[in-house]
Amino acid sequence: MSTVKEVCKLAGVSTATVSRTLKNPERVSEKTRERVFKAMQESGYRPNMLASSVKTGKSNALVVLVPNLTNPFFLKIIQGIEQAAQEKGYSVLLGDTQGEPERENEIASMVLSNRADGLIHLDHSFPFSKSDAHLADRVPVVSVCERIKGDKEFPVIELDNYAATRSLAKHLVNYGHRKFGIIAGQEESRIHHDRLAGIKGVFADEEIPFDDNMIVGGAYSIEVGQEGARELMAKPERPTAIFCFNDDIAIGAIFELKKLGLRVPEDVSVVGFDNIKVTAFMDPPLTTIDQPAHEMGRKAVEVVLQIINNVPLRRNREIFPFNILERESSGPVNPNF
Amino acid sequence: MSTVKEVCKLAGVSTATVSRTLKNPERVSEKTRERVFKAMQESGYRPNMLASSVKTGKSNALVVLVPNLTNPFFLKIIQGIEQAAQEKGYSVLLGDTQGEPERENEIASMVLSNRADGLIHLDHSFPFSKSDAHLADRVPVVSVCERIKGDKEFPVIELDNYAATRSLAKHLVNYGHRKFGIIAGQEESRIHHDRLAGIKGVFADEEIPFDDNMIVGGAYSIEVGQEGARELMAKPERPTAIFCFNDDIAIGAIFELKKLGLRVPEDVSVVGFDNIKVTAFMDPPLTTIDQPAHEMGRKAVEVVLQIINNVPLRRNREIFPFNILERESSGPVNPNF
DNA sequence: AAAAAAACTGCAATCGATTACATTTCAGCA
DNA sequence: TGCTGAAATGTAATCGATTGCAGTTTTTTT
Repeated sequence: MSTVKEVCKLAGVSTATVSRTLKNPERVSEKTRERVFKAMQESGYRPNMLASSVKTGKSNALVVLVPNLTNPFFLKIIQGIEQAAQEKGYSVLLGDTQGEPERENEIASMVLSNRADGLIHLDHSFPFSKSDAHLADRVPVVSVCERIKGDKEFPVIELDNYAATRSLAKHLVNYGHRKFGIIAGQEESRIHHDRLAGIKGVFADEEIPFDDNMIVGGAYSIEVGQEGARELMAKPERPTAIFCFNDDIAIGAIFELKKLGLRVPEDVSVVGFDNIKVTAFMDPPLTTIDQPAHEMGRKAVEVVLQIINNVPLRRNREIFPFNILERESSGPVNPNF
Repeated sequence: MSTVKEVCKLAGVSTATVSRTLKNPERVSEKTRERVFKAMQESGYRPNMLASSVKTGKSNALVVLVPNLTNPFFLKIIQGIEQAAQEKGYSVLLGDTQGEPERENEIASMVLSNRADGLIHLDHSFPFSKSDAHLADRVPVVSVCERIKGDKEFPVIELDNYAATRSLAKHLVNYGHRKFGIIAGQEESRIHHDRLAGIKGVFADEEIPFDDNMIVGGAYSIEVGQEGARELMAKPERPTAIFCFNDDIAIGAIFELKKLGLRVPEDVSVVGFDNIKVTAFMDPPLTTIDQPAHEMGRKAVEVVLQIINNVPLRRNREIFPFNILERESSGPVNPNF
C-alpha cells in the first residue's frame, strides 16, 4: 500500500497538502487538488484510517454487544444499527457474548483501547469488568431493549413493555380467558419485570387472581418454550392461554402443544413477543407484539453518536411504540377444555 | 485515557520497557515488570490498539460481508466466525451489503484502508470496485458458501452442493415422486448451478425428464417461496414434490400450499436447504440439508488468517460434509393427486 | 579478580497520518 | 509599481505506540 509520501512525490506537494485535499478540499487550490487526486489514483493510495485515528482520537467505529446472535430479533436491531452507522461513516464491530461475562468484558474493553468510540449493548448486564468499571463513565454507552443494571444510568432505547403486555392480556381476556400460563425468559431483567407488571395490571383490573406457580421458563429459546408448555400443561389447573415472553419461546410452545394433541388456538391460545419474521408464516400465525426493531437500532446509533459528540440528550429513555398483531394463534376460550 | 507516558512516570521507566512489559514480558525483569503493572493499574492504562496497529501494520480485525443479515443461516456462519476470531484475538467488522454493490465496495475498501487485515465474503459477487480491483490481489479474501466470480480464484469454504441435492432428489425419487418443481434463489450463482446439476444428475439416472419450466423463484426469501408455490401449482402439470433452494423459501412455500388447501406431505412434498433452527419446529418439520455453518465460519477464519500470515494453504477449496435430515415435510407420492 | 556473556533498560527513530504555525504566492488596489 | 491582506502551501511537531541499537548492570566463566 502506498502512503502519503508517495503521493507527495508524485504530485510534488507536501504531506499537509495531500491531507488537506481529502479533509479540507476547500483549502487547496483547484489546480493542485487535481494534481493530488491524479497522484492518488496513480499510486493507488488509500489513507490509512488507523493512522488518522491515532491522531484524531476517533476510531469511527461502534461496538455492538449481543447476548445471542442467533436470535432473529436481535438481527433486526443490528441491521438497523449497521445501516445507520454506515450512513454516518461509522463501522460496526460485532461482539457475540454468548452470555459469558468474560467475553462481555473483553469486548467492552475495545472501547477502552480506542478500537471503538462507543458501545451499544443489547443486554442488561453491566458490560465492564470490575477493574474497568471506574473507566466506564467516560465511555459512550447506550442499551437497546434492556436497561443496564448498576449505579450508573445509561441511556436506553426501549419499548413500553408494560403497555405491550397489557394489550396482550386485554386481548386474551376479551376472548374470555381466565386461566393463564407464562413462559418467561431471564427473570432478573427489567424487561421481565415490566412485562409481568403489565399482565398483573390487567388481572387486577379484571379481578383475575394471579398465580406465581404459572410462571415457568428461564431463557429465551425454543427449547425453553417446549419445556415450559409441557410443564404448564401438567399443572393441576391447565391454562387456556399462554404468554410467551418472546417468539422463540412461542414457537417451542406451540410445537409442543401440538405434540401433546392440543389445538392452537381452539384448545389453548398462545401469544408471543417481538414479531420475528417467521411468526407470520407459522401454522397458526402467531399473535405477537411488533417491535420496531430496525428503528430502535437506528435510534441507538443516533443516541450514541450524540454522546460521542457531546450533544446533550433530550431524554435518557427513548420509548418506542409497539403494535399488537392479532393473528390466529389466539382465539376464544374453549368452554369444554 | 492515560497513555504509556503516564505509566512511565509512575513506574520510573522508559516507554520501551512499558511496551515490552506487555508484548515481551520475558525481556523485562520481574521486579520492574511488577512495578510497571502496578503503575498501569493505578493510572487505568489501556494500550491504544490503533496506535500499535499503525506501527505493526496489523489491525487485528476481519471484515465480514453479508448480503442479508436477516437470514438466520448466515447468522450461524457469522457466529462461527465471531467465535474463532475472538479466540485468535481478532475482532469482527460487520458489513451488511443489502445486495448493493456500492455498499459492498465501500465495506470491502476497509481492508484497503488498513481497518481490517482480511475479508470474509458470504456472497458470490466480486466485492471491490473497478478502481480498487488492481489493489485487491494483495488482500486476503476467502468466501464462504459461494464462489466469488472474476478472474482471480479466491479460496472458498463450501458444501458439496451437487451431492447434497443429489441426495435430496434420491430421497424424493425413492418416495415415488416423478413430477417436480424447483423454487430457486439467485440464478447467477455457482451454488444455483451446482444444486441444479445435482438434481439433473439424479433425473438422468432415473430417466425422469427435466423441465426448465418447473424452475421458478429468483431470491432466497419467504415471499419468493410463497409466490413460487402458487406459480408451480398453477402449472398444467402440478408437481408432487418441490425443491426449495433454502429454508426460507420452503417456509413460504409450505405456508402457501396450506393456504391453497393442499397438505404437506400428503399431497405435496417439500424439501429445503440449510437447516435453520426453526425448520425442526415447523408443522410439518422440514426435510432439509444440514450445513455445518458454524464450522464453516470457523474454517473461514482459519483460512483467512493463514493467508494473512503467509502460511501456504493446503488447498484452495475446503468442502464440508452435509447431512440430509429426513423429516416430515416429505413423504410418499399421492397417487390420487 | 578480571574478562566475557547474558540480561536489562533506555534513547531515539519510526509507523502514517493531522494540524498549528510559518512562509510563500498572488490578486486587488492606490 | 508597490503595498496589503487573503489564499495556498510548506515545515515540523504530534498522536501513542513499537523496536533496533546501544549502553548499563548483572551473572557467569576462568
